[in-house]
Amino acid sequence: MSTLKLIKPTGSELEILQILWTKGLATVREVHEELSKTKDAGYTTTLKLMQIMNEKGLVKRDDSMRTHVYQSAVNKERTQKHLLNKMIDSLFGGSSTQLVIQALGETNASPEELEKIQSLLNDLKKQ
Amino acid sequence: MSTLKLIKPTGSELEILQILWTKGLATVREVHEELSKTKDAGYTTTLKLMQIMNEKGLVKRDDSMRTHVYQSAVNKERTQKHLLNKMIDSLFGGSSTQLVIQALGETNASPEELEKIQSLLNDLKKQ
DNA sequence: GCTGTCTTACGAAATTAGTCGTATATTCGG
DNA sequence: CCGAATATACGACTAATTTCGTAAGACAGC
Repeated sequence: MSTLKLIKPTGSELEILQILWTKGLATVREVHEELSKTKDAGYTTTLKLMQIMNEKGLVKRDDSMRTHVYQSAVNKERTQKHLLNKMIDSLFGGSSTQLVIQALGETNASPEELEKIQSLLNDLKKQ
Repeated sequence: MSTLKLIKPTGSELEILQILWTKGLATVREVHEELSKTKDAGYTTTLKLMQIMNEKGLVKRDDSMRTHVYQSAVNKERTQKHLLNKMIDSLFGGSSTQLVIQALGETNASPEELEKIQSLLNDLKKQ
């Protein structure tokens, strides 16, 4: 079992990871284009961030070509879970239930999604 | 109506806020004692943080005594909600449902808590 | 009234995150 | 072959956060 390192992406790194999770593979240029839709930073800034993420092991890259191709090196669900747990600890006093309750108050879930949640809830009740 | 400023406590500030939310009123010494259980920093570090939080308006203090008494100046639920929404955006692509599903996977809720969740869920279904 | 302890205040170092300028290399169209 | 466009590398600068050393005032016990 992989002794998974402490995943602690910063805010900017998370934005890039999200793009990579969606695209699978992407160049710096592509990531930068995508980022530009919501924020305003130079190309070399994005480049630098991705280089640092590479050093940290947050992304992998294929640099056999002149234009390097990046992909995420961290699992999306695991990263979500990890950060979620941190938030549960730091903001909800360790109670995941409290978080669920708050989040349900925010939700705009479709009937299908509500059913999925119901199904999970049923599983938990059985235990 | 208070044009509520952007609440953006840092990690350390959040730790302190949590203590204040629990205790209601507390001196720097008390907060520091509590913090010491989980982290390792000097007394003046805690003091400084709380002074800065006071300047930012995150906490209020009564300095009519030699030993100042602090309390949170921000609402717990509102702060939780705010940060939760940020996490939904930055980590779950805006889908609160995804977050709920992940969080339910983490939960160790009691039967009573499960019922509370069920009740919320029922409300959502009716809409 | 001294002394040791506790307090706040404050400045500044250390750390981390994010930003970008510039140098240099590669590629491609003409 | 030349120049424009595009790529990476890298150092440096800013800003925010966290850390702590030190000073100075208050207070309690002797």
